[in-house]
Amino acid sequence: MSESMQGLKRTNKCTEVSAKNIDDKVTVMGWVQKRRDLGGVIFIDLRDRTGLLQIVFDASSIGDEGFAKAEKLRSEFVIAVEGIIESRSDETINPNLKTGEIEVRAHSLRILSEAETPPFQIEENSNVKEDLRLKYRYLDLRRPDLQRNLIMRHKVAMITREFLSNEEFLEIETPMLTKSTPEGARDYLVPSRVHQGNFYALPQSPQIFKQLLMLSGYDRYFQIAKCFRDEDLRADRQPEFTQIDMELSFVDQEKVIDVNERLMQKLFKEVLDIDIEIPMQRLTYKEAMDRFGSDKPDLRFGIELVDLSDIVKDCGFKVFSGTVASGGSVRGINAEGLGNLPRRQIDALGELAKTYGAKGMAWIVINEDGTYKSAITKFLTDEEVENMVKAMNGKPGDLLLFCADSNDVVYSTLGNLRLEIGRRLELLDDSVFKFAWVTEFPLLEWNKEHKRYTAMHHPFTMPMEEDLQYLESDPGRVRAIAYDMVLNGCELGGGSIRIHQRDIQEKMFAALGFSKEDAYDRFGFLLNAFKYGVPPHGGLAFGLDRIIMLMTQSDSIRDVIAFPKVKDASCPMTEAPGTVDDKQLNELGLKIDTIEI
RNA sequence: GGCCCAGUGGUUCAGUUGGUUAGAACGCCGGCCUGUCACGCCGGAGGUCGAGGGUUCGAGUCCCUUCUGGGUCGCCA
Repeated sequence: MSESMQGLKRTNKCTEVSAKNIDDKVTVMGWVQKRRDLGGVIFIDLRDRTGLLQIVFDASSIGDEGFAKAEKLRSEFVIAVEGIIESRSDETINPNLKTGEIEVRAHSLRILSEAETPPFQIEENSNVKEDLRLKYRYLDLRRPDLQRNLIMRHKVAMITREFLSNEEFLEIETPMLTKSTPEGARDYLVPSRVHQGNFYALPQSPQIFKQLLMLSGYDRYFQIAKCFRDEDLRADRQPEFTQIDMELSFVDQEKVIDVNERLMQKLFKEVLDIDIEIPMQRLTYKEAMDRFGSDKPDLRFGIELVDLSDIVKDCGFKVFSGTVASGGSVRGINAEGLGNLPRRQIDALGELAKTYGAKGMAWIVINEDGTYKSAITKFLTDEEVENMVKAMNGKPGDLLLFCADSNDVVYSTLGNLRLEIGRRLELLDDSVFKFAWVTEFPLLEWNKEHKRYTAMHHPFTMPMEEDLQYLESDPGRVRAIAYDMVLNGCELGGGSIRIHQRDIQEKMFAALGFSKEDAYDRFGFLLNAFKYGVPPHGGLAFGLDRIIMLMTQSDSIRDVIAFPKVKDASCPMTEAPGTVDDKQLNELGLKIDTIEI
């Protein structure tokens, strides 16, 4: 039995009434959160997106027929109630409820929609398994924590628009159906019906279009843009995600950093009432790697890496000296106070190290009496051990961990061990926000698979002027005018100053191993456009989902996206992706041929 | 693609060394109850222990395969 709401007008949302409204006649509508049927009187907690409001049903005010209807109410029924706001007597005030001092005495009730018992209870801090939550996402989204997350997301988007608009940015949309650019992540492809055998690609980012907008003279552009990457998912990675994307003309790195520091400061102040100090801390890429083993360092705690290569380069322990001799390094971190960690736990850290490519993990426990427990000290002189301990500021009760390998393995191993130690020591407080910029990224990185250099950021990133001389002779040495904003070990966003000179762009393509024909084939429209007057320009893009994830202290990006995908990029609710019928395939000129991979 | 973790009424979990009829809480259904707000009291329904195979006199428990979900490495300009 569902009734119409004809003749009724919602006068108030559930928590938009207070003691000021006592004796007001109101009409409220929402979902039944909870029913407490005491026999002669029935209490209902009515829920809408603002919160809860208690409704009282009593035959003396609603009549026998209305009361009988109220007895039928169950969880998640959608109802409309006309009634009078009354104050509660002192002993019946509920201090846990925003509206706990008042209630609505119902004079009429309409059941607008009945509901089956939901597969899980709609409540805050639910620990229902995520696959079930995602199958019934529309019910999951009724939970107050998810509603808060999405409301915060809305606020962030609105403040961003307001701020950037005040800074004279223009919001301009760029195409979703665009051209595949094989550099970088895999594209999502969309077949063309009109041009059989041809495909659009969904954008990985609006990169090229925003650069063209600069060339067209729009000066400052932004967009809250959907982006798509057909790569495997993670807790902070979805195949479709949202960027706050921007580009500015006639600016240098300092200007881009300044605008974005102020944007972030405003967002955290207005949304969370947290003061962010600016200018933010800055680290060069090299410093970040040397100190934290990561280009997105978590600065909420210390435990920095220490380079021990000089101390051990001539030692008798071949694993150490040999690594240094072959161009690698030996570094360590001090897990302060973890000297009492059981051997099994230390071995587990060693296993963790192996997942990052390390061949092993050496360690020294400094006992409370100052002696050492270790499997490697017997290969080292007392002086070498003392020097290592001293360099790492080792104290009784500490656990020193070492990794010897090529620099990239050492960085990623110790960087991740450092995070694990931070977790174990409970140093990762999600209510603390430590921002930093990481600058001077390498322009290029060696791709083992393709046996050539690839752009670390993208092929339009400007090299640092003092490194331009190495672009041909020693490309790996060239640093880029590129910058990432990092928050608590998470890359919030990144950008760069772009190349606007043709000669430098051509050298860049040469360093990437593209012939002129290759370059024109892939980016011809951009290169052609650049013949017609390009302003110096640069920009940045934030991952909006990640910003919200950190602001809401969520563990997963899925908790800040209304309808996210699961690990295999499918949607448990819609069951996308799905097959299509032959007629659709025929129109597109496509035939399915399943290939064993 | 590799590795790790989880899967037991609707939900969250317990289930000992392999041993009788698989338990609890919440939820659900029915009854009673006029001030509850974790309402209370009484009664009840609800399980192919993710699926398949194996070992065994006997499997929720051990083994193999597989499915689902999560984390992670590779990957993500």
